[in-house]
Amino acid sequence: MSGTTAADAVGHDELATLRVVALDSGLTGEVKVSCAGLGERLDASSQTASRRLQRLDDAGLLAREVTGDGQWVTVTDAGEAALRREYEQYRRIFEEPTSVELRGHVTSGMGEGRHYISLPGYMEQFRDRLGYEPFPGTLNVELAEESLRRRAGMEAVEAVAIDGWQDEDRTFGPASCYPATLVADGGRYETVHAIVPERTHHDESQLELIAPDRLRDALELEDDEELEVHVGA
Amino acid sequence: MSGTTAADAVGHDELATLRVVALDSGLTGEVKVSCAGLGERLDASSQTASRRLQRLDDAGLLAREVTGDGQWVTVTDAGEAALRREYEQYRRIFEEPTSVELRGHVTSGMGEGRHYISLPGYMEQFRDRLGYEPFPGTLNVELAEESLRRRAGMEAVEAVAIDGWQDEDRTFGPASCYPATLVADGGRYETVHAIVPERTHHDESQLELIAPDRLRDALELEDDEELEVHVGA
DNA sequence: ATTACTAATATACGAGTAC
DNA sequence: TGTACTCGTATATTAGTAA
Repeated sequence: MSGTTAADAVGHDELATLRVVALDSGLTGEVKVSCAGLGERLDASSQTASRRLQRLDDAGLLAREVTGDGQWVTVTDAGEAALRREYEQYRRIFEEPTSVELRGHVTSGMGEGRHYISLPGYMEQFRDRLGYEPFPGTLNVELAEESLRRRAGMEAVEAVAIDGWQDEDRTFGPASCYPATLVADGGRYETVHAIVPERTHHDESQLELIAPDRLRDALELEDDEELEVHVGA
Repeated sequence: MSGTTAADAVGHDELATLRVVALDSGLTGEVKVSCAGLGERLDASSQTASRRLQRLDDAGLLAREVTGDGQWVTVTDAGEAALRREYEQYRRIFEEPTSVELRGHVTSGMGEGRHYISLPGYMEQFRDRLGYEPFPGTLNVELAEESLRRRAGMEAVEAVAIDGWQDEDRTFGPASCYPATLVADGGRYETVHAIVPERTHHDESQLELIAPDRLRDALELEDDEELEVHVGA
């Protein structure tokens, strides 16, 4: 699996507690809870509810303000990311598997995307919407000829939208992140996204991949190595 | 909360185990797993993986065939239902507040729901949770065929829960009330709720509507008149 | 009313082992 | 290899209590 973020520090019981909070407060709002009430919904004692909230707090998945007669809690960005990771798993189970199988080979160009990926305006969205913080660089895949046509099928795959933004100097365009699985000789890597800039005229023959780890290392990839990219799977 | 099905008998750790199995086998297929491999994916020992599979099996959420060199497992219908319950919660957290547009026509059957609606155990809850005291009868809508499939999308709509209760003679089950708008030739009626019994096997092709007024009068409805029901709007 | 501590008890875990 | 026992130990839970 990989991915040792703060979310792994809490167990499934804590995550279920966070989910109940999110159901009540939404992802951005705050809600007043009492340990007794929360415990009842969780089928546990108020002490257990209290402890779970503390652990969620310690792990940074939840922010609390304890008052005399209860506490206001909000789900943090890290908490939202943790929940989204779970959500994406369930989606993979229940959603129609509209997947597009593409073939190609590793090509150079680890450099160009790197700069953009690591910009905070993008990185924040990756963390919140993809559920992980990508390695600051892209793996570029040069698509085989027969895959160029199939590439159009990617539009049927549900993508995660990344919004455009701007700083003082310039604007940065929006993009779409298509969930994908990368298959190489060295093994499979499940949590990959193909990132496609929305507006700019990019090279249709290349696919840029991001992932929690440096894919070249994780799969021991060599230059020009043949790959399969299962977009939407 | 209640809902004491077999699924509640297992903890969140077991459900997470079931999820991993579903990710590999799909909802219908079977997959060969080893406790050692499963334990690694779950960040636990093989003994723990073994115990979790046993408990899932005991709870009827998973079917196993243990062979000499591993075991084939499949997610049962009850297991799928348990996972779907989780999934629906995540959808409510992450999905946009959806509305489902259903079409159908007025049908008779004003009678059956009438008795239940007017029972004080329900009527009190309607007053408190829906904000009005419904006319003591339901408008039954026979759904058009294309709307039958869309009906499943209603589960993503946030409903008002009506608790079950009992008197000396019998028990009355819980139900869900989905906020809806009714559109007919005679006009629109905004404050409608589609009431769906929770447990009992009810007719999926019919939708029972309650509202502060008698809908037949308020919208001057005729038998078999075509209607639109916007659930969640 | 709350939250959260302490301490007794129940449960879960994993090493070792049998088959 | 595999599953699934037993059993000593670690962790989680909850009643009681303090603030």
